[in-house]
Amino acid sequence: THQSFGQRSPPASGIAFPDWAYKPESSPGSRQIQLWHFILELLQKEEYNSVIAWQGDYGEFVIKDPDEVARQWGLRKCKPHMNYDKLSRALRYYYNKRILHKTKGKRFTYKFNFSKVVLVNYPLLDMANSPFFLAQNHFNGSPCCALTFLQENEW
DNA sequence: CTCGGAAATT
DNA sequence: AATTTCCGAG
Repeated sequence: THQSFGQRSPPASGIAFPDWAYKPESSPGSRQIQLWHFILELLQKEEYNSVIAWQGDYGEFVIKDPDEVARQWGLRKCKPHMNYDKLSRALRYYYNKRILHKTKGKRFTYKFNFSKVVLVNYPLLDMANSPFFLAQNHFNGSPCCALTFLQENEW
């Protein structure tokens, strides 16, 4: 199966997302970047290591500076009043979608369900043991990879 | 802080 | 549909 990759990839991240990873034009959901796209994007950037970073188990990350992550998210979505309270509510909506879950007992710590993630270039790859290699090694600079979470009616 | 309902927004 | 906003409960 071939995927078409839009030219509206996230800025400077080197990550390309397939067209369908974005929502259609105006109505449902808007085509703006999804929060989890954004989180992965920040996790990619060395310069944000003191703000958000992979830590602990595979797929687990810690938001070291909640206010800054919220500020950046607000900047991206043009929501100047964004804060961690609201951003975290959005993250909690991912629990039922199986995109994320909370690492209980660890403050500001969440974990991606990489079993649900798909690396578009390597659709058959078992993500169980490769989320990191994907996130930390293959993305650096080269716009060769795309990933998304398996949704109900996709694939 | 974390969770999840409810209503509003885009 | 995916948040954003607001908020009471644990």
